[in-house]
Amino acid sequence: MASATPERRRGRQLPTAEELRIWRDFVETTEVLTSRVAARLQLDSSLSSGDYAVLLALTEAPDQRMRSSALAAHIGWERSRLSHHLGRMERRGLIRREECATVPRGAEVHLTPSGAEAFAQATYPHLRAIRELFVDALAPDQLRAAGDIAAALREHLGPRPEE
Amino acid sequence: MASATPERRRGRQLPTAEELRIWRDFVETTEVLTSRVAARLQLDSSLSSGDYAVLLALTEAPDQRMRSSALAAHIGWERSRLSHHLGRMERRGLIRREECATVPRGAEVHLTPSGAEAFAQATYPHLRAIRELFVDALAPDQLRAAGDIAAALREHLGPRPEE
DNA sequence: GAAGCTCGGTTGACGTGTCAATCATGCTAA
DNA sequence: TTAGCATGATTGACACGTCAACCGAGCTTC
Repeated sequence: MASATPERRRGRQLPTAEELRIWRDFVETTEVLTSRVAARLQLDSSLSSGDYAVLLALTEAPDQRMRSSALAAHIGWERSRLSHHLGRMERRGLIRREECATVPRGAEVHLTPSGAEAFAQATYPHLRAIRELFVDALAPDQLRAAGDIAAALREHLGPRPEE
Repeated sequence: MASATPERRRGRQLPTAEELRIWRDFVETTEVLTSRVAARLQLDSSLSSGDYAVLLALTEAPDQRMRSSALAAHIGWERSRLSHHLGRMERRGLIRREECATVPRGAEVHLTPSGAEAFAQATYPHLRAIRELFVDALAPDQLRAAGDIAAALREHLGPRPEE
């Protein structure tokens, strides 16, 4: 491994101009992409990406309810972020928080009928948007490459930064 | 064309499970990536990604100043977003807003010495973070693929959604 | 010259995210 | 028993973004 990628990768501290260009392109573009998908979701269903993530998790949960901390872990959010978001969703009647019977200080998040309904309405157009804006943009090998890149990045980034 | 990509792509409305998995992976991972880079920047220099974008543009601008609208266009922000952000940056002494001599109602954004200093301090560690967290994670062909994917997505997304 | 237009920019309201502090509760140990 | 301590979650302060409304020049245009 000392010579596989010669001077390109050895002793260099900073990205080359080309690498930097790719970085900026990549980041900006994915930002546009996600915001475009979010805008479609909002338009089609009045849900944000956050709402959708929460509703998806609850919909798939047994009994359509979940401990708050489990939910946070499941969708990869900080607890405080989830708490704020649940507050907003509760105000809109999408979910309900109840004391957990089993765990002393645990809160249980329930999907309300209107939340389930909203999610059901949102699903199809959302998936279509993902197909139209993401999948359809890429050739099959590019799509595969996107998966590989995500995997490589995640591998490289490792778990949360020392926590 | 009826058979090049047979049932995979014809008459299908929704992404397959595999496509959906790639989408989620891709989005989540890029989110983690950018937030990790932003965290490093914050730690190294007390600047946010937004701050950095503004300071970069001003640093490279002739005379280190720029019309507000030109700046917004240059970094691809909405005017209102920029206005809010400039307010925060001005409070911290990173930039200064002055009336524009030439254009009637135009505001001109100036880089302050302390803003220039902050940017200079931030640049090197920031570039290093990009290299460590992004470039180093990918094999050369993956990096190239990332560039291609960004280009394909941008091409497909087109300019802003009918505006 | 007054009504209305556009242009450049700001403002307010509100949703969203992070961080640090707080809080209630149950456990453990002096 | 009570002084800590861990756990599960909420809260407040503040940065950040978007959207829609607004505002103050300068232009028309009648």
